[in-house]
Amino acid sequence: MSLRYALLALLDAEPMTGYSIAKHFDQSAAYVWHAPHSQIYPELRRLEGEGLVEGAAEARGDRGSKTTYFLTEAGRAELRRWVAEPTQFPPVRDAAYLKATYLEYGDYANARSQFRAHIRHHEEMARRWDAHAADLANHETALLKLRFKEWPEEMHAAVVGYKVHAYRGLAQRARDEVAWARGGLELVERLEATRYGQASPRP
Amino acid sequence: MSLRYALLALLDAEPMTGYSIAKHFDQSAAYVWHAPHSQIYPELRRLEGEGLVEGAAEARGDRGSKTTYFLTEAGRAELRRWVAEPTQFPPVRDAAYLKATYLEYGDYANARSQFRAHIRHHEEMARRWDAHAADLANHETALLKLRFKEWPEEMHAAVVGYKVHAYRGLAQRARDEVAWARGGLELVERLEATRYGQASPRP
DNA sequence: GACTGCATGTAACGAGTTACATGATTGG
DNA sequence: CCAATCATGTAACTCGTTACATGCAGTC
Repeated sequence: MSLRYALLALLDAEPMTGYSIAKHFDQSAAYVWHAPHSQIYPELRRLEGEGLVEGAAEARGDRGSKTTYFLTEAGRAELRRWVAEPTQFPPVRDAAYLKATYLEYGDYANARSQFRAHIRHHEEMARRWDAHAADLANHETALLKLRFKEWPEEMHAAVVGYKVHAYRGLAQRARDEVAWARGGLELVERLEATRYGQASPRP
Repeated sequence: MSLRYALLALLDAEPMTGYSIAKHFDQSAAYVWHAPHSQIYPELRRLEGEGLVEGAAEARGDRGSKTTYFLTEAGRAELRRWVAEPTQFPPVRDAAYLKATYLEYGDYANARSQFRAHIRHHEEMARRWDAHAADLANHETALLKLRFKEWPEEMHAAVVGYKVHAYRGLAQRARDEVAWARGGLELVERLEATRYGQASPRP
């Protein structure tokens, strides 16, 4: 149910086509939410049906067309309602930790390679989130500049502050994942050092 | 696609009915994966169809029945295959961070209450995971004792070690979330201190 | 003329949520 | 006998993934 709010919040910065929204979501660093275009186009039409956004269609060639969506006053109100609403915390469902719990079903080499993949992935994530947080802090992102125009000056510190805090948090979270996986590598080391034999298969 | 492996791994410790699997998943601390019974029963039947588990049906009254499922050799092989397979990292989709990014749409009181709810939730999570990690480390969980019977003694350190590492990691992750939300409260404090006026609404 | 990027869609499927529904067993 | 717990299911729905599909615009 968060996709719609991600869309509304994006469109409040700048009216956009479904295509460019999809691009923002794809270059994952720039956004806390991911969605493929096959989800975005229908949702935009739904939002339009509810009067939360409005689409301005423009012809493109003979049959083609592109629609730039912008937020309506009702859409802005819906955004405020959502921000004020308590957030639901989804139940935990983490494939990497689930597997980490059962690494005894593989050998030490596999455990190592799982933790190394974890490190690689989250180092890359941390790099991206950090870069984005820095861009925001330096007021270097195009979207942020557009947002500033929509807000009175005394609110600019909050507009950027909340975003920087969120993206730094994501970067930190990724670094914590890296630290955890490094701990996993050390664990494998210890287990292997005290071995009676190589990770024996089940009897 | 991870639900099936959570089921297989549970059943390797102890043959169970769908009902007791659901209970394990519900008392979320004890498990890294959550699923309602409406998902579990059909999946067990699917797994049985694929020969990965086998169900022993037992009569319960005239019409009732209960089925205890246990892992087959093929199921154990599938579990090993999954553990050896590279893990996919899902794209980021975090409702709490999405909202944290847009707290300027609400007032400072709301921002505080959002961060406080975040703290409450993750403190509770940390408490549960820590408790479970401690129980595992002390070999005090019933399931772990059953698992030990299935593994040669030189593997026991690994069986418990991986699990403790995973649950401690989850506890640490929850504490990191708490720290992030506390940082959020400080941010609100700073923003409010430098205010020209209360969080002004949009022009 | 071919390739890349812009732009939009559908359809099938799998995963997860919520609600509804039924009945058995155990213990007070 | 009543409540709690054990036990199993279905149905409708939403959300998300993957693949297929089409066409325009600019440029090398």
